[in-house]
Amino acid sequence: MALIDIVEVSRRTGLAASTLRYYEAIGLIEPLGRRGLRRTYDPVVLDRLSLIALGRAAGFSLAEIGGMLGPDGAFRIDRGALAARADAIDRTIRKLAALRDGLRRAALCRAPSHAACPTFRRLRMAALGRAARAKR
Amino acid sequence: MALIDIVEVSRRTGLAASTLRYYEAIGLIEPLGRRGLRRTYDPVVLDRLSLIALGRAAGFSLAEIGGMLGPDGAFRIDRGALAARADAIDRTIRKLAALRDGLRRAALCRAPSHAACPTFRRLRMAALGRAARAKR
DNA sequence: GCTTGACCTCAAGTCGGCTTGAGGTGGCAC
DNA sequence: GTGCCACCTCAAGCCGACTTGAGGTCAAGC
Repeated sequence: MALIDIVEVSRRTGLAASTLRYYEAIGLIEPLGRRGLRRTYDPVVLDRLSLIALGRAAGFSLAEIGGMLGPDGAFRIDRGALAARADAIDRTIRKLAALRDGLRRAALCRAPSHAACPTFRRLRMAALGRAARAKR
Repeated sequence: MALIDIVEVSRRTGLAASTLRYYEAIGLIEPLGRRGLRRTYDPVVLDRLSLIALGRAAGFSLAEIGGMLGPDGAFRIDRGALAARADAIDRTIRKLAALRDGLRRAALCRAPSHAACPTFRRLRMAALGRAARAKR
């Protein structure tokens, strides 16, 4: 299949060329060669980059993503890890949902100020509690 | 009411003393005075800190939170802003939920590799699409 | 009254994920 | 064959939210 250059990869993925070079520097992707100075890639890199984008969206760091990508270009993702990450996202969602509901109630609350609103007070205390637990 | 010192504030909020000093440096809180070198605070600072923690949990930056805290120690939060933030959180939740469901399906998928799994493929493409749109 | 040790100040460092800037070079159009 | 421009390299900078380190100081205990 025809090689594509870095400009084309950038265009098709929406990632800046500097980002692609950065990903290369940290070992996430690799060009096949050069045309002049210009990096050229196997189009398969687009799959790899889509996987990286997915990982980022799921909250993995680039280092973690690196650990999931085989050096050969193949993906090797533990299905268990996927499920675990889905569960982690689910926990995040539940926290955010509670927060959203609290904010909505606080927005409707008739207490004279947010300081006096009981719902808001509970929310605040819960937030501090999380901060305190996070410390340990 | 009895003043409390920075150690006590740290203990009750779970925030490191260095964090409290940092918050002071950026104008979020202010000690009432000193006992020796040691900062002392009106216990009202605990309310203020709980509000800051809540703001952080809701995804506000410290700068944004600073804009919501009256210089006098009173909160002044626009109910509209609360509702808007609740909506933003809701949008985040929906994106995460889609991601979670996709990851779960991918974890169960029987395709020989993730590269071949259609669900996984759709997920990846969606992630790249978001990246591309984020660029503009 | 002197040690101790917890707080203090101020500057600098950290982390993740990139971007930016200065100065270099190769292919392509003319 | 030569100019130009877009890519290149490498180092440094940036952002947010803190933490860390070196060196200073004060209250309290012995």
